[in-house]
Amino acid sequence: MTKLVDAKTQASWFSRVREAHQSETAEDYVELIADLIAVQQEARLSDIAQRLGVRHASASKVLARLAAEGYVESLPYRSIFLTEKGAALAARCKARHKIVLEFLIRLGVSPETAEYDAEGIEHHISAETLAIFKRFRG
Amino acid sequence: MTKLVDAKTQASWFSRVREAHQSETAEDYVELIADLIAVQQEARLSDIAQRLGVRHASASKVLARLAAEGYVESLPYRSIFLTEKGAALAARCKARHKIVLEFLIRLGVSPETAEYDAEGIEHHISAETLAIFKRFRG
DNA sequence: TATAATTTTTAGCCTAGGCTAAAATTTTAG
DNA sequence: CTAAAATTTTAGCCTAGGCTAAAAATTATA
Ligand SMILES: [Mn+2]
Ligand SMILES: [Mn+2]
Ligand SMILES: [Mn+2]
Ligand SMILES: [Mn+2]
Repeated sequence: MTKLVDAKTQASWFSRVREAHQSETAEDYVELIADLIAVQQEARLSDIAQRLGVRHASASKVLARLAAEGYVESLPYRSIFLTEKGAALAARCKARHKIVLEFLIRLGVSPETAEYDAEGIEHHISAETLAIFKRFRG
Repeated sequence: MTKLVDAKTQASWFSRVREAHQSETAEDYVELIADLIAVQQEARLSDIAQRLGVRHASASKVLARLAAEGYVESLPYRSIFLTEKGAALAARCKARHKIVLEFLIRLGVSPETAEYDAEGIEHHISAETLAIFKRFRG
């Protein structure tokens, strides 16, 4: 290492990562809720929590925030629904997740490992990189 | 979507992402400190904070944690040094960061975008995927 | 239908990492 | 050498998202 990049430029990289982390929970929740509704006809808190690997009290608190922010709706003690806003986000995230996962597999990563990596990577992929991932063939 | 993966399996993906996020701050700090020492002979709190895009008070608090965890050392009001443990982590992270960045550029991502994406992606790349990134040619 | 089991909510606690404001210390200039 | 400027530390506040424990509501069973 002989020279450092401009400080503001470098700061903008880290800032973008922090922004991505702020959206990440909402993204993972709505994507999961959409899948649960698609397959099981409903998204119950207990299933959401179990699949996220957190306690139901934690999931309940996050869902309260997502409801306040207009991503989900529910009646007390009933299952969770996506708003239009939530469904749109879920669709985008699901498409992005699939592109990242399939890219890794085409690259030669084992499907098991690809699942682990994709779950984190998906939130840090720019539109430019995503387009390249999408096009990529072996 | 017609079927969901096993719940425990899916939960393990999310758990791994949460684990990665717990190490992320330490990784970015030690890598940056190593670079500052390499280029400017010392890592000052004000430079660290500026390059991370956070206030110096925030960086100071994080550095106190990293010192408690044995990654860095410093005397009050003096510059920051890496312990052996911190330097080893920095070296690993720097190598990984470079592999991810250069992979993205070889893939065809513009260097500017690649910098943004690499800063987040690097923390979510398994050893298996990293090895594949390293080997990849155009 | 009453009771037991399950599910969801709520309360309260914790840590990480943002922030501002102000105090303490070091460094620079006059 | 002293006063001003810059840097670092500290205090106190905030939000997100983990946790446990317990209360409340729903659902299943006897
Ligand atoms: Mn994810
Ligand atoms: Mn990073
Ligand atoms: Mn890095
Ligand atoms: Mn991340």
